[in-house]
Amino acid sequence: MPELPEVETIKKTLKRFVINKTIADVSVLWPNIIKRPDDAEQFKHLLTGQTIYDIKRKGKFLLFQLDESVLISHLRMEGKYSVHSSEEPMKKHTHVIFSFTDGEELRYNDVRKFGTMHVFNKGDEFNHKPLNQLGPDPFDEEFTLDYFYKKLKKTERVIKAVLLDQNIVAGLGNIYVDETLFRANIHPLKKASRLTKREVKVIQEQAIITLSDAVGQGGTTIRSYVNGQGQMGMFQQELFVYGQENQPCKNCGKPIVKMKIGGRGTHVCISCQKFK
DNA sequence: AGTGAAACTCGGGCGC
DNA sequence: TGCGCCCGAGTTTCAC
Repeated sequence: MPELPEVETIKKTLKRFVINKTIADVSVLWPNIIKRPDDAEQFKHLLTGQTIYDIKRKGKFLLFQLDESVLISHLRMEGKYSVHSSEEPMKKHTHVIFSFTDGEELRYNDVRKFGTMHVFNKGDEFNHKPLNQLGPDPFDEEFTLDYFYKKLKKTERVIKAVLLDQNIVAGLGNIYVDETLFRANIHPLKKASRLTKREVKVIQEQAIITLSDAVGQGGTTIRSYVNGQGQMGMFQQELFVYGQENQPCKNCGKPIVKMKIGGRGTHVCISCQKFK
């Protein structure tokens, strides 16, 4: 389940392999992945001949910077990229193949087929979905305490739901929201508008620290998730609550409880994380 | 307009 | 072994 740290790790890994490669051909084996342009054939024609000169990240999105276009890719739960020689046999669940002029291939593999790809003319990508409504990255300068506090003040939602909202802050998913709230000693069901400025500051700081730590560890490996080189992240060793149901809290020893909040599995130490 | 719930994209994994 | 149901990220749609 790639969230910001995993996507950042994939970006770094991929950059080593695909920068300055020119797309000679594109095969779309599962057209529903392609959301823009409408038609997979157009997608192929649009990208063929262009060179990838950079890869950026915004929230959980990868942005492949091409000569004339930007390819925006979201991995959702299980999307993966890998680079192969064209000789190598295709793995199961490979849905999109970018063949380069040098005989290498960038392959997109996705068991659940939930991932998405959009192509825009360069510069136009922030005027349309899926990027136009996206909030700042936690690492962005715009993610100030004032901005965050104002956003939290004017919503009636619980803090867990707000942190998952990519329009407020982009990049946190289920794992890092649970970890951030544990580290901040805040209960996920607490109403966002009832948090003090001091509590909001702690959440903001812990979100940034948690994500930076995870980036440093190459992300979290849950089930079969691996980065673009087939390597696993190591951050799962530092998880306090996510996936720790019934395990003793590393702070107080009481068992971690799993509950459902906003339809999402939520891990919490009900002793350490307070409503009040 | 804001919110929460449900639908939607799917196949693996589970229970029976 | 096999069938059917549940799960899940995040966006979209719908109802209130």
